[in-house]
Amino acid sequence: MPELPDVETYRRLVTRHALRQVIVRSSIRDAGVLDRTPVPRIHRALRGRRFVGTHRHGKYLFLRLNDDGWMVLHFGMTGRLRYYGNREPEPQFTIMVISFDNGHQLAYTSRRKLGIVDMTDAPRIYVKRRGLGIDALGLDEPTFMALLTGHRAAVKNFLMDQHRLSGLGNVYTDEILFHAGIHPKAPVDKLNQADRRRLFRSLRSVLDNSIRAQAHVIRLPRTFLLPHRHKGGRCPRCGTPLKRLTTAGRTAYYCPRHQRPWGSSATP
DNA sequence: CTCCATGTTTAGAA
DNA sequence: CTTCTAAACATGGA
Repeated sequence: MPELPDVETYRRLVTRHALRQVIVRSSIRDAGVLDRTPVPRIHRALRGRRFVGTHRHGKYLFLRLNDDGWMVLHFGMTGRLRYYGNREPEPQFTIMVISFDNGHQLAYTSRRKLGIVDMTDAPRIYVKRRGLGIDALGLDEPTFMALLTGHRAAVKNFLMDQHRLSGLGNVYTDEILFHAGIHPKAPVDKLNQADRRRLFRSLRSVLDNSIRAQAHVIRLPRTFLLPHRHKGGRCPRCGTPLKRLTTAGRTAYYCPRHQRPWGSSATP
């Protein structure tokens, strides 16, 4: 489930293992993930070069090549990144494989193929062209407060809008609202100052904790909603059966006891 | 067979 | 302009 914490985990994986090795070969099994860069140009950009740096903006990962070009990866709903040795089998649903001169490979896999592989001259240019908002990690409180002002949308929808705040998706917005004790449909302009501060602190702690857990469900703190976020799941704090609702075409899970509708004295 | 799923884009309505 | 919905993308799992 590639949202910001997952993509940040992939970024760290590449930074730790896949930098500075010469790329001897690249292979694209399904060109459907390509956005605007043709297959031959990707191969040409990669072969004989090395990755020398990484950058992440929202759910987009950028890998810098030693000639200043950048490869762009977006993971869609089912995209993943795996780094493995040449004795290990290629992962299932592999879309692209990059082979290094140390015998290891980096595989981009995707079951549903909704992701993107592309090239860009610079992350800034790419982010601007896509109209992405501020990255949700490392965002400061005044900036967040300023973002909230003047909006009436349901808070969950607002948080998921990549053009405003970049990096949060369906799962992590549920997690953040759960910790903040705010109902997913609460309109942004109906949140009081205390709500907003709790929202900001939850956003920060959820992202920090999730990245620390490498976005791995079983490593998340016990107080997290995520492991219980399914039909029949119960609130990890009070055992109340979780409720579901649909907003912006997505399913939200929430605890009806900790996330009361706005206006009716919420008790987080 | 039907319904659902972590994301994004687009068209259209209110 | 803002907000929200539905549909489309492609595919597997329940």
